[in-house]
Amino acid sequence: MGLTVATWNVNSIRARMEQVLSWIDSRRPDVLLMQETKVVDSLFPVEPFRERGYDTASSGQKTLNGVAVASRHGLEVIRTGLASRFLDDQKRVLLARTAGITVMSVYVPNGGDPSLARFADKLAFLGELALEASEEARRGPFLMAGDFNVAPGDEDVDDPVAMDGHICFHPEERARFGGILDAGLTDLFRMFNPAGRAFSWWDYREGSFRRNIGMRLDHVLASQDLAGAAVSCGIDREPRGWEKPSDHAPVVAVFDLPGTE
DNA sequence: ATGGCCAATTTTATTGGA
Repeated sequence: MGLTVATWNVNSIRARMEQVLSWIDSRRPDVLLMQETKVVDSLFPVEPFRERGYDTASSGQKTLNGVAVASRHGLEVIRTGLASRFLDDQKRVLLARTAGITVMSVYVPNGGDPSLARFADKLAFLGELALEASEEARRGPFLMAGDFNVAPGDEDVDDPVAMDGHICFHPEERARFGGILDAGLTDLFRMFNPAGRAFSWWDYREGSFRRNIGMRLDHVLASQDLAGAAVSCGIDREPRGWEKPSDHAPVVAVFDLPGTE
């Protein structure tokens, strides 16, 4: 028995279909949360998932953003977007019920340079996620996962001194990310890997993956009841080394809960 | 010090990503 839940910023589901299907076929996750699908719902590639036994739900848009969930255990969409409707024209949140738990696929705004107005939106968005976390965690087993565009700790970047104040490692956004944890969620990767440098994203440029210079931006956060049932959480670096990869790697968590494998 | 790659589109440049 075990329920495997993964999150992966695929950087365009249509450009990444071959890699995503290959990964699904070898890992057989029960639930996969995706970000940056970059496609409207009507063009989401439902059929290849269905052939493999997955139901899918998409909240997408053209060119940018877009989140989705695939599950082998039934799927009911609860809501798209934040409860507050903040940044509602950007498709960044999908809340769904599957496999006996509530899951939220999230894609936090990058924010651009911390001097830009978009950065303030990023901070506000992270604040909204903390509210969502406390609300949902009260209701039952809840998992918030996706691309938070925040490297929370010093070991989540290559050089914390050089990166200080840069986008994704600015003190204010790290504090806001801490607010989500304070709301009652646990960073499952760090629960199982409390120390050591680890990344989930590597820039396409500069040979970053080969040199292992990146950031840990993709997170699986679980409510306390769910964290108590977790048996592992890791980053699967392999698909980042494939041909035409996403710049992000999947993060995979396994729970001692009824699943299929 | 800068940019270096990639995807999508309003494509032969631009925007956003992080």
